Amino acid sequence: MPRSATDLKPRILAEARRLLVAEGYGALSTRRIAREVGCTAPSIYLYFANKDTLVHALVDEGFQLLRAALEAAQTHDGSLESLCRAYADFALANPEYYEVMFHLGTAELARYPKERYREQRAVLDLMAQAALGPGPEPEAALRTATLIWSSLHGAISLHLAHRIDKSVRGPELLDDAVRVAVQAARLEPTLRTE
Amino acid sequence: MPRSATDLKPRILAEARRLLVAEGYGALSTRRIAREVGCTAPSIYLYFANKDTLVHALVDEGFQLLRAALEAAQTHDGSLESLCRAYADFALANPEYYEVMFHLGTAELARYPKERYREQRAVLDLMAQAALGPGPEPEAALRTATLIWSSLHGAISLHLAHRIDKSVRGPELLDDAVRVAVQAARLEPTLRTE
DNA sequence: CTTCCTGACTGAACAGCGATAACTTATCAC
DNA sequence: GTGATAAGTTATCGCTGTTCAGTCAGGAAG
Repeated sequence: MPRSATDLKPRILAEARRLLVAEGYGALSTRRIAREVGCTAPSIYLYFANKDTLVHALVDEGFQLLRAALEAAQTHDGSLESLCRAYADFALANPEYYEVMFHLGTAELARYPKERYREQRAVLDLMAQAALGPGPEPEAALRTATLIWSSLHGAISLHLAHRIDKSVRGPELLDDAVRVAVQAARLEPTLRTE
Repeated sequence: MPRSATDLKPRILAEARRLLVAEGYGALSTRRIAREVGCTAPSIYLYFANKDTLVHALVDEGFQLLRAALEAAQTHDGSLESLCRAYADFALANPEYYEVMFHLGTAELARYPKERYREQRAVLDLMAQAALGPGPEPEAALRTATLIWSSLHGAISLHLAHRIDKSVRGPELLDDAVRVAVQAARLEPTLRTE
């Protein structure tokens, strides 16, 4: 094999993505990726410091996808409700990405560097803008956006983990959660002063 | 050692609980438990079919604790708000239990038998009763309770995973989430018909 | 008192995991 | 040609959950 003609790094990343989407986070092992790509496990460490940084690359991809989905919803119909729907749709359409972004054990999640939460922040900014319009006090906007986000995340989280009673229809719960999130944004000023 | 004087099963469970609370889910390995208890790893399999069933015993303990906390709040002050607060307080006071109950990867969570979600249901019933009073249509009650629960869970979840921007004070977010949950219960009938 | 059985427990092992160190090999610059 | 460099390998470490064959103590039966 010539020096770098194999272009291993993108192939490793692509295979990791494929495995994550096709078989879930549990199937993501360095040895499995290597076998599938056609190299050996240590070769992965030539391009990624450890497994975490490889997973974090996938997390970043997830945030990019989420952001693109929200931006599309924003330009198409800037309402907060459609933004919330886009968020929920992303999670349901890409549950493996959503898992790796939010559903790993707290210890594993904590290893994702805080510095990189700007992607996440950008997502929140879109929420805040849709909820409150452009240019309110940024702190209040962030607080409102976080509240909306947490409301959505709760319903999505329980739904993806199959923790919703089957007599409660999942999609309807998500619809309700979106409505609650929208209401939360309207109520938020009164919540504070009450 | 005499036959069963060691009473290994409760000691294994106690050590698993201790390890979970003291060092988190990541420290829960069969070998570690065995070493700490003073037996060998295979001995664990004499009393638990596999690691899952051992973890599930801890999950059950968590649900029991949560239920006790909610029942205490119910008898003390039956308001929905105080119930929500009790839920949030439980999660913050027992983050390791909460993690094992809700924050493992979806694959691991899915292994918890659905049949056992009755503990979870009992918790929801308490929520529903506080929100709507005794004896409404059970389906609507469950739906409302689930909505409240998901709203709380979202905020708690993000808070425990350190995914809340530090400019948003965690306790305040939880306060807001409780208020949103309470509002959600009031709005729920209008949400449906709107 | 001896034999046998049963049940608790262990030691060794298997396959897989993330990760590292030392080695080989292929390519390039000089 | 020769040496440097970077890519990739083999071998290994310590860890994981789990299994299996074997050991050993205690009670029952003869």
